[in-house]
Amino acid sequence: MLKKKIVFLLGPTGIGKSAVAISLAKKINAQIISCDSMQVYRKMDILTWKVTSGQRKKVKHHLLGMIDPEQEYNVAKYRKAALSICDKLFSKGKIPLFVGGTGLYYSIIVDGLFSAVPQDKLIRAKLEKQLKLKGNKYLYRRLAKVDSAAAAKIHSNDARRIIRALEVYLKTGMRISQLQKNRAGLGKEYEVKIFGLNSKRQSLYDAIDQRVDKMFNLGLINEVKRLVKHKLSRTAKCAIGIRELKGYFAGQYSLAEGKRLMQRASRHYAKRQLTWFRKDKRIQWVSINKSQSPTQVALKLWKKLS
RNA sequence: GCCGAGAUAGCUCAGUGGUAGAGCGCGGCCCUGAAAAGGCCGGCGUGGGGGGUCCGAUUCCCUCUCUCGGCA
Repeated sequence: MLKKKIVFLLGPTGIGKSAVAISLAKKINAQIISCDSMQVYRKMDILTWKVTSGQRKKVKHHLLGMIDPEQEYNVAKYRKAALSICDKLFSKGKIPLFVGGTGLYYSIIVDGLFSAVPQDKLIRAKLEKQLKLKGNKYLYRRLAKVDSAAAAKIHSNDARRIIRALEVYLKTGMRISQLQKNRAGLGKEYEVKIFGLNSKRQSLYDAIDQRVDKMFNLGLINEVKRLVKHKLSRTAKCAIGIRELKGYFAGQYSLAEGKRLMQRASRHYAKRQLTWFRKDKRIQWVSINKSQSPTQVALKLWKKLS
């Protein structure tokens, strides 16, 4: 029996995944599933540098712009949606091609998510309050008492992870460090191919800076102005550019400074993405440079697939 | 040409008679329901060149070079 094939195309922001993906998808009869925590949002097209409608006509894209920016989104929602699309594609004989740079979303698809313990608003609110009142060391000590293994893994300043670990314990009585061992990934019935795109650090950074410039030329300011009129969810407002432009709108600094901050944040983000992907030895890296067209890169990947 | 100020980490600068720090940048790392988020770690740098004083100078003195401001 032929294994079902799933392909991933990963890499830092600005490396040029999208165009390569479209070209590759056409060659292998695939549809694209976005693997990006911010492109799921509507009204953030320039800001998150989504593929254009023209590009979407060439190859069908999934999980792009289907959530209102007032809504929260998270890994669990993503996983559910993505896997269901995968099934649909398989039934139509199409290959799912995951494309994106959100490392956590990628790993949650490939390696699975531990048994469902959704967030609990009440418990969270209590913990957040304690955090404010007594500080992160206090919460950390609390965690260490109930789940020393988790505490050993989490830094005492990493309030977010401390709260999550405590939340899981308070809600279920079980330790997150135990639960995390139990995850089911894609398993053996699939043939999984994972590609990563990368280039010289400096050319990546140059590309990122230029892309931010282009965003401004395309009307980023107006898009974000319209966007911030909504009450953005705490996840949506994390998109790079919102915080930076809000400071400009508020008159705290110049437009040039806002742009500079955005470029810097994007570079830092790319660096963190690379750290995440680098440790994953399943990724087959393909290094690219400006002289190669997306089609040429896609051809390279295609050869590695067969 | 004269007067004044300065020359210290990639950048902006602080400080000290006992061989140097900060912020930012940059690099490395962590990551399971906020992940474009959040967290952690990393600074030997001919202290502009040369000379002098001193047990010892980046720190004081002299001189040269350069930069900036003012006057001509």
